[in-house]
Amino acid sequence: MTVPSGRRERKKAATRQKIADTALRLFLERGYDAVGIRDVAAEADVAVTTLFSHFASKEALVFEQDEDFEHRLTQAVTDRAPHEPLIPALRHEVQALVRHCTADSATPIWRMVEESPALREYEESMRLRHAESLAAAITADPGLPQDTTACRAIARFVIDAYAVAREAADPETALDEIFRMIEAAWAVTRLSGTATGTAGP
Amino acid sequence: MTVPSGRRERKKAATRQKIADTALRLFLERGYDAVGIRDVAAEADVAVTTLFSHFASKEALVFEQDEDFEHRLTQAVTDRAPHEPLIPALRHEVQALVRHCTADSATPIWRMVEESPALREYEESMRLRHAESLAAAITADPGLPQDTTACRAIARFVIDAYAVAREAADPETALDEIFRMIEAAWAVTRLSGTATGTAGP
DNA sequence: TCTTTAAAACCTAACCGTTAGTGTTACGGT
DNA sequence: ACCGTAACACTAACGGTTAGGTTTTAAAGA
Repeated sequence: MTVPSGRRERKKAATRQKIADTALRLFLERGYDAVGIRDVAAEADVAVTTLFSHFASKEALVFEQDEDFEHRLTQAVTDRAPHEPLIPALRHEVQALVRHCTADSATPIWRMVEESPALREYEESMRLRHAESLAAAITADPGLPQDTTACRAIARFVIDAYAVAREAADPETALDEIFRMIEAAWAVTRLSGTATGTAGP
Repeated sequence: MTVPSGRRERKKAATRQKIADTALRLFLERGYDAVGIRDVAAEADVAVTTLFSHFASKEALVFEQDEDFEHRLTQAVTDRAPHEPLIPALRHEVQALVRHCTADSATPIWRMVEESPALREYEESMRLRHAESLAAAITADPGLPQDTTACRAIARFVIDAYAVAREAADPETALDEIFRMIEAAWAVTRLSGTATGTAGP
């Protein structure tokens, strides 16, 4: 049982952070492919098995904040005020994420990602997970009459918006445009399923 | 010059096909993870290096027709009659692909894919490639006034349609619904240059 | 026909991410 | 003070993938 409150947790977190920091530093210094897992472990002064008990794969070392993204997205759905419309809430959150990723401090990392097929692939599978979590959150919202298919589609569209905008020359404008498209796509799902007038806006 | 007319091409294709057939058979018999590359090579009676000169990875053995899909999608854009609208042409092609993948003969393969994280990840990165090819084809169409961002977004939406519909309980109906959403999303991109207000209901 | 060229296939041996198996340490609860 | 267990360590291996260099074989020119 026991809330493991204390030193153990702190030490574990410190170890994890040290591994992540060391890895990122080495990757940026020498290139992702030129640095082996054994190098990272040695430099962070931990065993290889310890490294893998904190991170599921070499690529996961780069996308350390993965789960934050996921939580923020689903919370944008679940934590919004009653009757607050879905799409603008998502737009707001995605905009924050895009801003975070296009900040100057992040550009070396994204350049590294673009240059490594393994990292690009990993990022894509990450986004699939995010889309699925988001779809689950949207589907679970009792205030939305849409069916599962529409929710799953919209969830993917939102993740696409993030991906496309992040790579666009002008991310803010691109995001605006794509969310206009998403808004239109979402609107038509209201009309099709039920002839029942769920009263207008 | 070289029109390497004949035998060499045929033999190469035969070798490739033999490897692919053997691999698929072994995977279905014993399970994807339980079969090693060395097993496939031995059973197909080729060297491991030969196998990798035909297929870039173990996962590629399963998605042998990858490139056909890609060509058919881009051709659906480039080969359509003048003034034929884009979205219905894409809908038609995606519907054919979905039918192909949900055929009874294909179900064991997709079950295998669903059970293997490596295969799911590979499929996702495949779809990213398809979306990028499709985006390039759409952007290059001189008859379409839309900007690059809208084209890239729509390309991803179309690939999403395929992915979501394939997994839906009723793929045909799901595809109809998602393409209604895509049609709406595409329609609003035409308006943005001139007017900012959204049309009434 | 004979020779030349180069693609295709071969073999060996390794590289590197990842995991299993098996201790060892030290924190936290009792 | 003592026990259970979470965190970490070490070795050795497994499996996909690649580098190196050699042999076969189809295709084209002499």
